[in-house]
Amino acid sequence: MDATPPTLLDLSTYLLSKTGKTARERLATRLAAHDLRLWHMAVLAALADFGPHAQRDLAARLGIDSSDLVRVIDDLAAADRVERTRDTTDRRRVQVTLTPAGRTTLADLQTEARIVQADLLAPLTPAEQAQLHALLLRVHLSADRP
Amino acid sequence: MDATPPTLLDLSTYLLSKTGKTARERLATRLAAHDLRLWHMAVLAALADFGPHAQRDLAARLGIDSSDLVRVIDDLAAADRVERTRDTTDRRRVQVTLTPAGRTTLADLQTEARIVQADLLAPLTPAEQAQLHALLLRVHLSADRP
DNA sequence: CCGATGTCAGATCCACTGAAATGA
DNA sequence: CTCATTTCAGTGTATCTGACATCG
Repeated sequence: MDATPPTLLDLSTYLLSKTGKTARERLATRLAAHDLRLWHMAVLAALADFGPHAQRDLAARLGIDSSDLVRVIDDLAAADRVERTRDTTDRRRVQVTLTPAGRTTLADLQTEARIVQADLLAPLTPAEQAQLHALLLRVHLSADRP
Repeated sequence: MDATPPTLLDLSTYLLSKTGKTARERLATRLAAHDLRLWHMAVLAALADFGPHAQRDLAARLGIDSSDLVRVIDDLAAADRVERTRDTTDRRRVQVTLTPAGRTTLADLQTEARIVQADLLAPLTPAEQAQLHALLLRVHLSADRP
């Protein structure tokens, strides 16, 4: 009595949406143990990969509303994971920089993410997992720039 | 300045979550043109695939909260896409049945879903799309029963 | 026990404020 | 140089969704 309707299982759209939601929820649960949410991790990752950003640029990169980003950064700054500094040449801007503690936190979160991933993708062989990743990556890159 | 952090792109968890969200949003937009949302489609599909359900069983099958299902069925019943009838043997139960109009609607929604899917998966060859579908299906089936 | 109503928390979106830069 | 306009961080809020709690 609990099987999913085949009509839906036939749709890749449905499977993507559903497994995506599962992945999201499981990761969010893990991050909650660190008192963080998905956006916190995304911000830390962006700063680690691309260096300090003005808040506006960070919001544009991550596709988050800048008013919401303010609150995410409030949290991270309160825990000394990022640092806010006024831009000296344009005093409207605030540079956001990753702290060493933030870098450590990010590494922990990545470990959590890999645990979730290993668990979720357990039914696939490593080769299949890599295949899935490659396919998803291509879909993502094309969907992000239509 | 708008590239996604590689730290995130390395995580299948992230790609699943992100592309899943994209798929969901695009389909939801399409369904909104019919004044319907994703749960409406899921309910129609379940009724088409498995026949009439009591509301409680339908909620269990779809993994939706029964209080939310009530309102979804309210909408569908108001548009004559499903019909509510009291169970004669257990008068607490309400049987929900698909109407011919509901079946037609479902077919329309499936068409919409395939359009979204063709668009989203356009960067992949048909063989790759089938591969992605098969992999996602296995992940979904295992994730649904942990 | 089952369907139905009400409510609450989280996320996203949108409008706005005040300070600071830009340019006519 | 002045004033209007634009840009930026930050605040407040409306809306929508999903989870829960309770009622009949």
